[in-house]
Amino acid sequence: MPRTEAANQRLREAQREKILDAARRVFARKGMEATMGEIATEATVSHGLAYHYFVSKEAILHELIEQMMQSGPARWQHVLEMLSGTPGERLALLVSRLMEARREHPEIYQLLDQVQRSETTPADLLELIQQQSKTFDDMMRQLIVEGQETFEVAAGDPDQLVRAIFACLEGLTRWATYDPEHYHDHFPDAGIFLRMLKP
Amino acid sequence: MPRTEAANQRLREAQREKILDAARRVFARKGMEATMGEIATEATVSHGLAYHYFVSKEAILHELIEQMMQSGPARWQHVLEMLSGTPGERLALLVSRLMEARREHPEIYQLLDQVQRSETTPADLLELIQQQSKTFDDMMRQLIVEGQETFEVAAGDPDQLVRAIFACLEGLTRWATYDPEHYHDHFPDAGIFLRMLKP
Amino acid sequence: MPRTEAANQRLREAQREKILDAARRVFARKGMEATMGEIATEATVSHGLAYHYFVSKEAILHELIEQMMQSGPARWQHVLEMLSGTPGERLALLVSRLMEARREHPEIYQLLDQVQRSETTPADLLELIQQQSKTFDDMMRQLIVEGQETFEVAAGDPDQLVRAIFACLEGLTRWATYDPEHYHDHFPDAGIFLRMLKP
Amino acid sequence: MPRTEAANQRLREAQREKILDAARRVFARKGMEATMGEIATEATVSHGLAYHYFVSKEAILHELIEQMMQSGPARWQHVLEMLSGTPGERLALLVSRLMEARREHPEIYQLLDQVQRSETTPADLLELIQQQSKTFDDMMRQLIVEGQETFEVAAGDPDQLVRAIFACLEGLTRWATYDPEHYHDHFPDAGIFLRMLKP
DNA sequence: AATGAATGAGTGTTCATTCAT
DNA sequence: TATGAATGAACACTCATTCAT
Repeated sequence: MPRTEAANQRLREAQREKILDAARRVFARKGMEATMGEIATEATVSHGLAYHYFVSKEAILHELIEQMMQSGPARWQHVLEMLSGTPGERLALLVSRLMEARREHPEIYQLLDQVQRSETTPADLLELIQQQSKTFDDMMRQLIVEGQETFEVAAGDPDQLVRAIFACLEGLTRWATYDPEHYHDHFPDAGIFLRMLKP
Repeated sequence: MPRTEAANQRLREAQREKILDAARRVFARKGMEATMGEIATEATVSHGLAYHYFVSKEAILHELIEQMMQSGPARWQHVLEMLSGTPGERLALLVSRLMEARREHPEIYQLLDQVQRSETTPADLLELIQQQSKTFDDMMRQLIVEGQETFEVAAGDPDQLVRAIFACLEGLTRWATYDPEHYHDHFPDAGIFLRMLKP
Repeated sequence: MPRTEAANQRLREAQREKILDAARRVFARKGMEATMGEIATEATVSHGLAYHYFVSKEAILHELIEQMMQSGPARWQHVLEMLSGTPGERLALLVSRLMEARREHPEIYQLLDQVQRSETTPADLLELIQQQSKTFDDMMRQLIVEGQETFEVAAGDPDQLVRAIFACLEGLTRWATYDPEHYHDHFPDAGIFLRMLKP
Repeated sequence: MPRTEAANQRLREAQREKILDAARRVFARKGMEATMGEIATEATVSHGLAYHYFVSKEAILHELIEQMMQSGPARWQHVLEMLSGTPGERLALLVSRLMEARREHPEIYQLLDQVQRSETTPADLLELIQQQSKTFDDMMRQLIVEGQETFEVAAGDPDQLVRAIFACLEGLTRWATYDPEHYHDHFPDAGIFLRMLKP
């Protein structure tokens, strides 16, 4: 019965995805306080089935983070490489894109936030995330340094500027968590944040 | 004869404070996931004693929040009223002070963050916090509007500016949570944030 | 595929009943002092399972009381209506039946006793029981009054007679509690109690 | 300081008695559910002091029971011996006195009830109580047998009659527990109970 | 693949009891 | 003698996880 086998395969993947989607939402909302019961309910499956697909709650989280890490940075690296123009222009574009991503997919960043915050997050996950953060930090610092050389970016410690930009971005994510209704539609303009970099 | 009343009084207050201090740290770190056991251990008392001083875990949190609310806004209102100078100057000073507070007392803001985030936070606490948030929002919006009239502040939707400023501030708090070592000493200058408001 | 729905249904009902039976015995013996652990042990299930079937200890008690209330008064009302004969005859029969019930199912009355006695009994349960008590009281008073009119029952305050009869019945229940071995087999004849009503 | 010593002695006894009185009331009401805190509060002393006078909660209960056992049966034996008249007359008087005692001092009987009911009552106390019960049983049975010989008492198994009488008495006590307001003033006449014994 | 019955470790809370003063 | 601070065992309840079907 090869056909059945194929159908089975498809089913498996669909269910897996359904559970992961539910978990993404629930973890984003509640962090590690999320229960398997809630995840299963949100995915409209039995909690037993969730254990059929994942060995533990932590395994689900692990999977989610890894997915993000894969879809995330590779793509961003790509974005960055494609950008043309002066350093200042590229920096402005990068910041805009980062903000856009936070506006359109707040759950991703909320989830990362929850994971970084939780004391029970396994060390390997944390490391994974921090390594990626570092990549972004470096990308942006590089652009800032270049921008300072072209006098498109304000002088000063580039680290401080990086930190300021990311603080703003993460502040947005926090806002998404406790005012989800207005988040998307009252999002601040990138221009405001970019003024921080203006000379 | 029992311990003298005065000695008892002192002891009580010391223990109470010890427990509250421990709770402040633990809640700031773990939010509602914090257990009474952890709080008691951090305070080096038995968990039974914690219940001698507070009727419940929630009561401890309540007390902490109320302390913060008292030390916070009243004082801030005061600061604001004392500020002299043009609206732009006063705004700059306010932002500096807000950042300073976040640098010097990150636990306070981390705790507030945790509380706002948790789904198990009792509604009355949430309301208390939100009401105070609103006060700050209003204070700042007012200054921004005035600043725009004197052309000291960039034109544009004041709400967006307020939101941007607070996003930055809260981003700082998030940073405190997962990089506490560098937080205090690599804090960004207020000047950077203030550029967001520059015309 | 999971266990068939029908099998599951049967299992659920069996377990539920097992837990309720255990609870009935344990509550009858110890009242609200009964622990979930004891109930679970007596039912030979884990305490976790007891919570799978009932949301709380109180819920178990609630269910038990409601079962009793259903099996009880409706049936008694029925008995009463079916009785034929003079008021005195019907009264005699009623008392006999009430005594019989106490002899054959002492746990029921012990449980009710415990529940009424405990200060931690929830108010709604208490009310349920008291309302039913009142029904019985009224039934019996009515018969007594009628019996007095036919001179089959001793003159005097009907309330006192009712109270005397119920005191006897409840005294029997108390006896069941601390001398369970001899309770059933050395039960007093209804005739003795009925002499209290004789003119 | 002999005077001080004497004063101390008096104080000690007063305190002891105060605690015992409080405990009597609280135990009567709540049985073993009563807490040391409640007892101490009712006695208006610290719970620490209660432990100064009694080694444990159980010790208080022990003391209470022993007091009752001393004051009780000896006195009753006396009453019985003083009674004159025919066996029937003496029996009637005894029952009246027993009822009177229950009317005037319900707490005593409630306490005994609670103690007999609790599974945590130490065996020696239970034995003490049961032994005394037996004494009463025997007293009454003896009178009943004599009364049957003089045809003042209904024929039939004397044991059943004894049990019936005591059931009534204990039913009264139960009533005291959950309807304390009306207990004293709506107490049934001894005559009603005595009819059970009438030939 | 799927369900949900079953278990047990962990958490908030109460309360008997001890102990320093 | 008297107080009340302090401890820890016990209990109600939750939830991650396992397992029979």
